Amino acid sequence: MRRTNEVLKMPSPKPVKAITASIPMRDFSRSLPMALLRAREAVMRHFRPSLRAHGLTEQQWRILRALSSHGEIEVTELAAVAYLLGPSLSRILRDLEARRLIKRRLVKSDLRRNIVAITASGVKLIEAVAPSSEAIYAEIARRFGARKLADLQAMLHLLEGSLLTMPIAGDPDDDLDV
Amino acid sequence: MRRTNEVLKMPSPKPVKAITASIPMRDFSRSLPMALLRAREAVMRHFRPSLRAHGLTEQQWRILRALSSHGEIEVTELAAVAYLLGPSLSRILRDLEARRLIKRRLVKSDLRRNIVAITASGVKLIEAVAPSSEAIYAEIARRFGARKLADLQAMLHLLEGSLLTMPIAGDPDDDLDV
DNA sequence: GCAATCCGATTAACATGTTAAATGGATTTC
DNA sequence: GAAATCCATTTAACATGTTAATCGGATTGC
Repeated sequence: MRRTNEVLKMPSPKPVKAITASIPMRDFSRSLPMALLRAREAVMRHFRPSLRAHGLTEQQWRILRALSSHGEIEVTELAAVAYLLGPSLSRILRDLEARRLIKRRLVKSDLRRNIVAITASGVKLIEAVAPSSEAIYAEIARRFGARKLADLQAMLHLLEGSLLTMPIAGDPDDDLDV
Repeated sequence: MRRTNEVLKMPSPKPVKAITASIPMRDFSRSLPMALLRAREAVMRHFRPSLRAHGLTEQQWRILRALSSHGEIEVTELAAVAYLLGPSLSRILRDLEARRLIKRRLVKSDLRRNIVAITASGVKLIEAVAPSSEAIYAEIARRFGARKLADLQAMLHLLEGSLLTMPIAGDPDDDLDV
């Protein structure tokens, strides 16, 4: 029933190949990425309808939120804060600018750089969405438990930190035999 | 510093509007969806290179894994197991079938239904990817701690369960005043 | 100073997420 | 038993994820 732990307790990674040949892989429906995906979706499906009602996607919302709390910010930094890849951000910024929710300007000292800011309309939109968004968040916290929620977030950050220094197998900047 | 908890401790959702007008929204970089997204990405970036080296995306891998552990399975059930939406699944199955990694057949008693199964080539591909995948998973468990990993997964499942019965604001099947 | 290189941002190309609509086959209903 | 409805799957349309390539503008090296 808890075959997962048997594998996880393995201290040495050497015999993995032999093991996977005899024992089926741990049921992927219990894999960590799947658990994270399912949990995130369980949360997000409560937020999406409200955002959608205001004509926003989740990513567009993230960008507006980031801009409203950071003021003017460069595109690269915005990508880090809103946790979006460059290409996605480029497309979304083009769209948000056309909708006059953000504005951009060049950096005179380095013409490659862009500085983005939210407009008054953008702020108004945020203020329109925020109440229902906060209410949903509060209800989620109430159901799951505020303490457990804090614990969960702490563990998630810890996990992120643990993997930050883990080398990525097969990457060119690693010197291994893959 | 921990303004988040101040908001979360709110028992009644009524004064939210007034609050959000005076206090800025909790920093979204600490929001639960963001924490889940970041944690998941921290994990997945270790798996993607290996999958990619074998010509698979994460979703294609999920489907093959599901098929290898479930044998023959209907498309709808496969969508639930692999946690994919119908349209995504349709496209991916078309692709995997063209690559002869899966095969499909109609259900004679109900021609709307499809039954999908993995092919020998599909199984071979899984066996080729599994070792490095398991090794990565083991290393992640080692770094984060097997116990904490189990605890985290338990909390994630609990969160999912907590939100399962929470009504979705603004949905037609709810009888509320939105 | 200019060729090579680096770097920020965008574009390209393809895969998936997301919602709505369509298609075609079963079920129900009267 | 034909019309209406339901249902499984696919298609459509648009937004984002992901990697590679491009494009201009800065830096470096010589």
